[in-house]
Amino acid sequence: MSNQSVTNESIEPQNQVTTAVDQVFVELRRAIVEGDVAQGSKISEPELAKRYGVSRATLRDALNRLEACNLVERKANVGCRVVALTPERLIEVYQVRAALEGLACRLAAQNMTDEEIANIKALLNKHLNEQRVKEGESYYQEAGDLDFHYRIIKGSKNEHLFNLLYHDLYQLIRMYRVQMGMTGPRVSKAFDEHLAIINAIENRDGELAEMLMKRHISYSMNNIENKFNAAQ
Amino acid sequence: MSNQSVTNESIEPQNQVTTAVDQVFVELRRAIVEGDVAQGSKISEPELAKRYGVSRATLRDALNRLEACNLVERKANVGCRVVALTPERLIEVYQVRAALEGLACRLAAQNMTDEEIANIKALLNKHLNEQRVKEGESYYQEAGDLDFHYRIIKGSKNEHLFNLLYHDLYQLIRMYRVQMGMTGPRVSKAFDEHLAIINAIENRDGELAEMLMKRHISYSMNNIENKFNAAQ
DNA sequence: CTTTCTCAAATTGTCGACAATCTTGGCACC
DNA sequence: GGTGCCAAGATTGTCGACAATTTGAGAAAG
Repeated sequence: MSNQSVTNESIEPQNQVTTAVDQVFVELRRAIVEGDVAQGSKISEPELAKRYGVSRATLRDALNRLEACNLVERKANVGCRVVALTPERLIEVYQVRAALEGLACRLAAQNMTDEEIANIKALLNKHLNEQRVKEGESYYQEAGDLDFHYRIIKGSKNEHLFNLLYHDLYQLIRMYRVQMGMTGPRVSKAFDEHLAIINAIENRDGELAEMLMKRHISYSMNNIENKFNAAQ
Repeated sequence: MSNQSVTNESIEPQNQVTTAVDQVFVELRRAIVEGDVAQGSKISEPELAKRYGVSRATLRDALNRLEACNLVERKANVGCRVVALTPERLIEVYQVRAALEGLACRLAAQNMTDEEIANIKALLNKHLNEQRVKEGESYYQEAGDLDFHYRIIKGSKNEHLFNLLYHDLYQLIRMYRVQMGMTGPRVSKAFDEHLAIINAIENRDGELAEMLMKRHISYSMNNIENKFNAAQ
């Protein structure tokens, strides 16, 4: 499994979904991220409990976890709403993301093994070829991008950083990308940026890798922000 | 309340504790952070539920929140343990903290009002005088330090960053500081560092402020790390 | 004596019902 | 006609009991 691409599902392989709360949590999270339930809409506990065929206490538990992921907001004795995707919040989230993934890059430059680095380079080449063949097919770009960032973060060897990025930030970022229709643009440019980053890591130049990653994420944010403004 | 010191309790004034889950959560969090329940120890749901005079479902809800704060770890069908404070985890947490508070400083330099900055400077002078009078009385240093960092983070005007630091990181950091006996050393040095940071912010020099804050936090980590090694 | 299997006790996960709180529509009063 | 209060409905918070899973002690086999 070392040099093979991972899909969104296989990105969390260690947490095998066993309990009912887990299943509802994963299912609801997907529904929110992909827009099956509208952003800003109120969540009715009895209704959703019935839809997922589960007790209300179980559903409430799942909602608590979604709140920890910043995907829903909750007020005592009032209820639960899906978060609203505002441009202001987009900027806030991406500022945090840039700082954390910049750190991840710097740590990766000093902690990744040569083998791990080689695997990422092979992965990039593989994705580049696939992308040339399936021009316009955006899924691979989306999955490939996630995969690249995933490996850098893992390569930092900082468990706490990993959890923070994946549990508290990444689903929210995916939500912005999916619902803004971030499918397949900026592909070749992003590939070049990825390449420059992994090269810096290969040269063990943590400072440069951090800077390149921050810039890469900044570009990505501008891209989404433009879509926002275009759609008003 | 603008130029007045805040205690640990008043740091979260907006979330007035109303529901039973909130009360148990706050109480249990305090007990864990201050070491009333030993790190690494297993948590028995029925026992704690009885002790706090609350249902098991309610207590489980509180445990979920503690898990989101990284204060307990949970495995399905197995149970819940208080986190173990290892030196490795200390380093991980402080690397993340430095990146996030560095960002907070940079943002604060561009977003804080002149009045907010003046209030922090007044606060530092006030704490310095108090510290001179009550030499050795460590609580004020602890509270003053928390207060300073709190205001910088608030001053970043980034809500997401604030939540991340305060909900997912700060209680864990307090846990390290309290249980390692971080009481009152490094006081005058920390004051000088705080002063340098707020001066950089006053000059709207975000880059310098970020660097100083990262260094300040790095020193703070080394201090705790030394205690660790001394205690083995 | 060590290892493995079994089974019972304890612990966790899930559920349906009850109590407390908030919302909303309508009525009285100004 | 507008404003404020009240009651009924709906929604959330909390509880105790039942089901599923894990664990650990003890017996039996090697």
